[in-house]
Amino acid sequence: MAKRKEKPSGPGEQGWQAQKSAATRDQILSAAVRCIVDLGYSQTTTMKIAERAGLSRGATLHHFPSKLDIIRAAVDYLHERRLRAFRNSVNAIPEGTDRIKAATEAYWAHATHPIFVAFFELSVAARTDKELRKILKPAQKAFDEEWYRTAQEVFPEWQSDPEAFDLALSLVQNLMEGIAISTMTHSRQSDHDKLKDYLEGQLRALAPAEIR
Amino acid sequence: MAKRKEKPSGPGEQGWQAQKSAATRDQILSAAVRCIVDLGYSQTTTMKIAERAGLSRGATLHHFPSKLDIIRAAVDYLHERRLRAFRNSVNAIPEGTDRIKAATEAYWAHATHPIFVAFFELSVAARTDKELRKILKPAQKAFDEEWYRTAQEVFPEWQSDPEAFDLALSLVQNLMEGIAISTMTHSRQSDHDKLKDYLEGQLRALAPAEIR
DNA sequence: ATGCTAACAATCAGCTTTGACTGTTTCAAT
DNA sequence: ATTGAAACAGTCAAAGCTGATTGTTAGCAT
Repeated sequence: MAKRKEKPSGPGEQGWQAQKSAATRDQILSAAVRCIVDLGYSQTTTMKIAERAGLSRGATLHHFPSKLDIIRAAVDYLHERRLRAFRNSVNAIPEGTDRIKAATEAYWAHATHPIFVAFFELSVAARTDKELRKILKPAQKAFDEEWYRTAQEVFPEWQSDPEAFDLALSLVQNLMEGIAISTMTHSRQSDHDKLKDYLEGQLRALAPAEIR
Repeated sequence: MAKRKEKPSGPGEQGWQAQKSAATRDQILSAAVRCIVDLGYSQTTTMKIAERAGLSRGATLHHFPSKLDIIRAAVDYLHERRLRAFRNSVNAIPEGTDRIKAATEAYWAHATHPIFVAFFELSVAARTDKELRKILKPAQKAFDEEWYRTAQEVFPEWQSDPEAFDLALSLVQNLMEGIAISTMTHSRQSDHDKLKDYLEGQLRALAPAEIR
């Protein structure tokens, strides 16, 4: 993957020095996320990131002068992908389908995705880390708003009963994330399918009749 | 619980060297828990524990030869108190009261208690720390079993419908903990009371008629 | 071609944490 | 009263991490 001699200086493109730089940045951020997911935030060091990115530590420090700069960029990186993945899974819902089922499955897919694990790990670390919290907060807020907006788009009829809608949203969010977290940390992998089915039923009860 | 010298020289009492030792151990463990709660697991160092316990670091290392030994003991310490607090809050339910309301409130109190925060912090750290996981697992399992057993005692009639009972328990556990965690990490302190009220209603629907 | 700058490599100094080691005091058994 | 052991205090070397600095190579504009 790491080519040395390349001379594409093609017409419409950008100098490949810049291209390479961007690619390296991505490698670094991807490595950082992998570190966070499988080592935890506190064990994520610039050395381990560099190692996983296949670079020297000096190189990563060149692109991101400090560790927090890597984290800052990694949060953006994660945020972007999380939003995109969420959007995609929602857009993938066909017209005539059971939207409630599709939506709950979409959120479950989201909550069990490595991206969520990374965000979760960061959130927990941020509880006792002021700097990190400052970095993380905007992304969290933006995602919450986006997910609320998306849900409104998917269920326009539901806006007739905003109380029930809000309740349904926080129910989904808190229960799903609760299950996902307990699966991650506790290995308490009991009857989650039953719970999810139950949740789906409850949402149907909260939704207006038109939705089913 | 963990006595060093079993030499009851005096009739009813124990040499106060041993007593002092036990007191110091408790100071250390209490300090460790405070560290975990407000610094996070990774920032909890033997130095900071010693400082908060009002001891020299050498002293704490005398009682617990390594950091993991402190953690090991702290987990027992926490587990004991968590069980006791839970038992107490359940035993405090008077005869004629609304048991469902009381039980949900008991679990909510538990999930917002610093002891739960400490356990949570440890659980998250254990996700990426094999040693810690090995230490934590038994306590987690024991608490789960105890909480299940306690719920059975509080709702004996509910055993007629074990499916609904199990569903109700995991619903309470996952939703409550999900809310508690999101409150801790996300500062997303939205309409949790509404959610809790809703949960209570759903539990009533799951419970057999005799319970209400 | 020739400087200039970006992309990397590599080393260094400073800090923190950990566990080991070495004292000093105080209790308790004889 | 003496002696052994336990409860502490204090210091130290080793290891890991971070950020800074210096050195080297390779694109790119003039």
